Amino acid sequence: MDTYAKVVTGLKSAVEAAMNKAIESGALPQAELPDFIIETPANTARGDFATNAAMAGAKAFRMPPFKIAQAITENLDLSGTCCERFETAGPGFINFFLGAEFYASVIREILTDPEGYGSSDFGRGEKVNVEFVSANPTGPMHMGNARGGALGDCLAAVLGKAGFDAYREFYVNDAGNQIEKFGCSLEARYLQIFKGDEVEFPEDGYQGADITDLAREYADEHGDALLQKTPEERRKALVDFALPRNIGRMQADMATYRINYDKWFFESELHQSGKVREIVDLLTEKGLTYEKDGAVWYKNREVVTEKLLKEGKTPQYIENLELKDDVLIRQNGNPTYFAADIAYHKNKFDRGFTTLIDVWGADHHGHVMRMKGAMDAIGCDGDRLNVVLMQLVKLVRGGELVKMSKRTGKAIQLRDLLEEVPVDSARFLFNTREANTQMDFDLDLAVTQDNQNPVYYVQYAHARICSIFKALAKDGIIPRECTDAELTLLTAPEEKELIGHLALYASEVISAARDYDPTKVTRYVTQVATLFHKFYNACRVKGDDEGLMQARLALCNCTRAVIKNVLTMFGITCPDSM
RNA sequence: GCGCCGGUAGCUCAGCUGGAUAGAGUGUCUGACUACGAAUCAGAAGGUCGGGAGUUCGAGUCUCUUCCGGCGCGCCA
Repeated sequence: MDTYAKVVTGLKSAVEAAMNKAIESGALPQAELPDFIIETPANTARGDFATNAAMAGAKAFRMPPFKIAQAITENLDLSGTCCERFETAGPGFINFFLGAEFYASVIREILTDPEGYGSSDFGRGEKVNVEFVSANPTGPMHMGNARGGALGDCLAAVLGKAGFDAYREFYVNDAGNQIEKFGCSLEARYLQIFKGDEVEFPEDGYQGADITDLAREYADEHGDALLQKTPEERRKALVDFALPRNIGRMQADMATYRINYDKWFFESELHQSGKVREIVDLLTEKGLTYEKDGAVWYKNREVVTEKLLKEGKTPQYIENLELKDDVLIRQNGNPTYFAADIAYHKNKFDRGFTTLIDVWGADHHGHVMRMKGAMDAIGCDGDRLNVVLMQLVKLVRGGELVKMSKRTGKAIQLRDLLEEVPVDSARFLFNTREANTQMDFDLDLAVTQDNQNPVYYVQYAHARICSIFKALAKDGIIPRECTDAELTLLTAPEEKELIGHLALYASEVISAARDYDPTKVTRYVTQVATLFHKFYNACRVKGDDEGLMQARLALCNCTRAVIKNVLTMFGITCPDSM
């Protein structure tokens, strides 16, 4: 357990012990102990920690909070909590003030294992599958994929740091309807090359220039041989040519973006191995399918209604949703995306993952409830499937909404972004806004390499620390291990605040992992940089007092370690000089 | 029509299972380098937390209602 967590649990049990003692002595009436929390006050001048125990106990003890606080503090023993004193304030808060041993302890903890610092066993090694981006391979990736990539990858990183066994996965929809559409579109473009524009382009085909380019590339390599083939053979040849290229490009783009998947899972495997059919059979066995209009339907309405009733929703609420059943096998005999998706998620559970996380665009939110319901229906627990919904990204340049790329005149793609914006900047900025909020991505900001850009603000703090060590080394000053007495010289408010924040790292990571929200860690490390800069301006490292100088060097070293720890985890570089 | 997500400083956003005087960044204004990196820091100004009602010791946070914006309600994925 890290130093910070020790203090919190220590204080909690100290307060509980005090309440029990107060009950024994009669200062408090017999009652069950209330639920209360140890928190950090909004205004840290009030104390390093605070508890609401007295207010929370007002009902149970039937006493005014202030009296309860008095009864608690009269019986309070702080030994072993790293806190040296307390006071009561306001309506009944009890505030605690840390002693010097805390700060020394945090510094020792970080320096003992800088790279492992912040790790915890919160996840207990549980296998978690994080599926993200999963872009359609029929075309290039877009801005939403850029956001999903940064969020998903960093979420997996945070989970790993918090003690989960996190696994990154990309689901490739290389089968089904959209592949047929892909084939028809390619075919039309191919035929147009040889027969001109009178060849009709399918109304619902993919209009993008990438399709035309792929058809041309095929024609350049293989000529007009496909003109003699049947449409089926022609489309298959074109898809077999184009799909691997698109997938290869996606893989290359993800690699450029510093995302390394553990697995690229191909939907086609589920169809070939009969797993999709098995799902339909399984649901049929459970009486959850029926035939209508030549198609096989899944009783979504029935399953989801039951699920919502269990969650306490009213029949009226459920009625308003106008739940509908879903097709599993189309009239033409082809399974739907939904059928394959059920098979895919079952496959993930079958591979031993106990928790699944899907990062989806918010436009898929209508799919969430029926997927969870389907998981319940096939005997997997739908609550073990968690969907992080991501709102849309709007590109902004010069305060104006950017819809098209200036260069290509088409919608901006992930690749355009990566050509224009440094990867460090993109990964960081996409992690400054929670998934669930609409986001404006400021291209001007992302490109600027100055103080405006938060990623450089953080990197600058790191480089500045490196520079201090270099400058002092020139004067023959080398950092060494500090004694406890030396570390207790770190008493300036800026020093204490910085150390106090460094101490929060593990709990921030746990909080981010619990909420599936890596953006908390981005804000955390930005705050580390801020507090360091404040410290730097207030406290000179180089000085006449050798002990204090060494203690400050140790603090610099800790700060550098934590910044590097976070940035490395997030796949962002951490230069020694800029 | 129904549902999901959002509405907090001029702008972009935090605010942890309800807690103390609602916070950052940016922008505006004013200061700080002959000292470890000024890509930094200090200070000022800026708010009916979209509106209304309720729950209680206490509401930005919970409930209801209403307005505004985004999205979803396919034999698409």
